[in-house]
Amino acid sequence: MNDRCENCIIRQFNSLRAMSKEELKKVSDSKVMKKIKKGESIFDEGDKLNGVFCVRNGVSKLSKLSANGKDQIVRLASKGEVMGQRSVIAEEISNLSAVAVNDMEVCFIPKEGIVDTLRSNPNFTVEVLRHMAHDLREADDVIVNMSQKTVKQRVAEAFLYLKTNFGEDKEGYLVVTLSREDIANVVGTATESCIRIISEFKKNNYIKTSGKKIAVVDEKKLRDLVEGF
Amino acid sequence: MNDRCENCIIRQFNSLRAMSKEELKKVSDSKVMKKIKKGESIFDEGDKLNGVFCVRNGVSKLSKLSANGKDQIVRLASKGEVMGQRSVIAEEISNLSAVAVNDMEVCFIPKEGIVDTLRSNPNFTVEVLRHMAHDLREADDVIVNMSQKTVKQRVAEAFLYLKTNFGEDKEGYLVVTLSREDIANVVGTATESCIRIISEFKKNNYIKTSGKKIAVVDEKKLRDLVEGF
DNA sequence: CTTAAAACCTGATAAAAATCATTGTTTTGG
DNA sequence: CCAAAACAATGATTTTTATCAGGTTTTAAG
Repeated sequence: MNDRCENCIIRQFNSLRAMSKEELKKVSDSKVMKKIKKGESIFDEGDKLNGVFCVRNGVSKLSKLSANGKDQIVRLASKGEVMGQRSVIAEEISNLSAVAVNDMEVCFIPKEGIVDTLRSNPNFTVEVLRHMAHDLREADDVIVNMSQKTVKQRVAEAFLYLKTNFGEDKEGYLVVTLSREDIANVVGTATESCIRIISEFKKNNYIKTSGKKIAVVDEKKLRDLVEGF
Repeated sequence: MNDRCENCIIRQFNSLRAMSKEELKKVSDSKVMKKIKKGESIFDEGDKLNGVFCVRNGVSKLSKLSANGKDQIVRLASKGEVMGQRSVIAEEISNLSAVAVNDMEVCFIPKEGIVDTLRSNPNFTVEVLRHMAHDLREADDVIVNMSQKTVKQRVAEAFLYLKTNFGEDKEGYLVVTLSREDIANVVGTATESCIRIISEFKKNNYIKTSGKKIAVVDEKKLRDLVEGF
């Protein structure tokens, strides 16, 4: 089962042509596969990371603990995404912790393979740089959303985000099933407030639920809400 | 007056040794100096940037307009800082607009000089990448602050930020003088709420004011407040 | 299957923040 | 220097959000 896990790196760093065959092989050979159970942590805030983790299966939440004891989920990572690259590149301890939302398979890629390629292959580095510039732009957008949008708008946005980025099953339910608490932690609000808004959305037929599963029913209405009517 | 403006690039990209003499000369030769009056814009959201701007004098606010018509200030750039590098590197239109907070001098550096060096000099690129990884980490922190801290805590933090990053004059007043509205837009709150908190801080002797100027009087109290008592 | 724990939901209330309205105070340009 | 404009301040009110307290449902382990 030692199949194409280097794909994660390639996709994440958006540079299929930028890594040479030998570099790819080296990365591929040095990787280690790990199984992580739902709720288990992959790494914690403050850890020194000796490599990056690439998601093969399942979803992980990347979060940061705030002073008041609440977790803020900064990003969700699913198949093909890489976690920990910022810490490795900046040579800083991790500012985030990664916890499995459901059962996962990840592969660990020691930093040497990556750092060497960064040092020797400018094309690869430029691609990584470009990817990171893009991430930084998205972070700006999140900052604006957090400070200028209401909780209701942010919850609506979260559902749209989950739909576009992780998709829905045959019945239209979101593939990624988060607890109400996790949704609240993505949005940056109290769990009760989040639940109340979900109830309201259900009443308005913007969404429907089945157990923990949530389906977007009226995407347009949600989108209008986000834009502010 | 064609003095060491390449310093901006060097400092920002944190790579004095990473650019060769010839590369530095090329960048230095191609730059153009501009004077910007207080309130004037340097570039706008949606602009295609053909280079980066490096601040020689004065301060610029980098902000993004939200759907409700309010500006969110994402970053302040002062002497030695570079603006627009993300857009240039990611080859995306600008997601931010840059407006002068006071009279400024900036120099414009066409993107060719930078892009060429990125392509040919891996050390330079790695340094830029490292800088950007660091910025991204800071963006994560801002996201957590925005969603988990109260407006009061964020205002306190803003003053501490202005003090540490831009310094104070002989009388202890912050060097960067922002309007109340600008402070509100940094913090992501309504101007009136911001003014109320400033009044409260004054009453408590955490800060003092003289016209628009603000001085931090009790740094410890402000810091305690940010940490949540 | 049963039962405890965890997750979900709702109401009541309090706290935080936004909005609207008005007035006083600087700045600034003619 | 003066008037207009921009900015700062404060009160009153409403809206939004958090918190507390109590339920119900779901999940998972034995």
